Amino acid sequence: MSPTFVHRNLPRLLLQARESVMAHTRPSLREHGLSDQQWRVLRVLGEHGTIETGRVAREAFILGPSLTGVLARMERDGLVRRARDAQDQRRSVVEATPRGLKLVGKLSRMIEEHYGWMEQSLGKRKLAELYVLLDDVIELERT
Amino acid sequence: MSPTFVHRNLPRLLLQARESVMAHTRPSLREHGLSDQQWRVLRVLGEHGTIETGRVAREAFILGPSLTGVLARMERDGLVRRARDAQDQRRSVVEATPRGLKLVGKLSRMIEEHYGWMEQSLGKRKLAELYVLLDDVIELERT
DNA sequence: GAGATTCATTTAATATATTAAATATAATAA
DNA sequence: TTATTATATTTAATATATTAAATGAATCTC
Repeated sequence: MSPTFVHRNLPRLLLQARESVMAHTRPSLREHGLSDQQWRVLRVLGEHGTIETGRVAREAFILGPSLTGVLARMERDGLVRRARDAQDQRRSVVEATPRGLKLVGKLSRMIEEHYGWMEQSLGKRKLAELYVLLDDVIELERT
Repeated sequence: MSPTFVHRNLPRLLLQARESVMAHTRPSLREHGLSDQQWRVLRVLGEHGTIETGRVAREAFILGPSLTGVLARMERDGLVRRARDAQDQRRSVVEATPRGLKLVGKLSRMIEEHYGWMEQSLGKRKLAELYVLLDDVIELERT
């Protein structure tokens, strides 16, 4: 007979774990005037160069209406440039400005160091296991 | 020689996993007119009865200034009642109304079923492992 | 090729998050 | 006791989340 399984409020645990991880990197983002969302967007732009905003939304996990405002403020702050897609006028594309790219580089190195620290303090094995389990949970949605 | 370790954007994975889990329960919350935050608050009140708002903030993982608004709207909607703490006039206490408590009961049962479903589709072992790993990650913050 | 339909993004309205500053009360020190 | 300091909550200002509706452009159908 299996023992009673204790549920732990999984959404809250996931939220707490996320906060715990970001607690180490967030101060650096703020020092450079970036919100969490702005950093996610910038990181996507650093990986892809010029890219459709729809794709940015999916990869940065930001809903369309939120992204509209985020990009507007980033453009205001000289981090990105927007333009209509020439082929499909419904779409719009974004790219990071030189200043934005410089920030991506600097902060990416900082984040890498943070992963190194996590590997050490948590252990590579546990980190790898966590990745797998999270993938499994994410897969559940498609069930 | 260990192979190069591939980092996976842990904060994003945790966010995605959370969304994946909540995707199943959120519709029910919305049907009853509850936001995610309101549900977290209600759940805490269901567990503790009358309780200080500061403690609600900690347990529901909501910052003070946000909680002020959340509780105001919940009071407006007849889900909770607020009052000043008699001993310490700085503090304030909250409790769920009968209507709020009824909602907690109904939705708690729904959530329990959801955990049952997760145990089945993901497996009890994996779920238990995930809890442990998340606890470890959360512990990192205190390092 | 005009009209219906689909698709990408934005606007609008309300709720929540975030950070700093203000307020009010309690506890403490001089 | 009075001034100081600490604590709990709220207000304020700005950013983001959420849902529905609107806009504008492409595609499809007849």
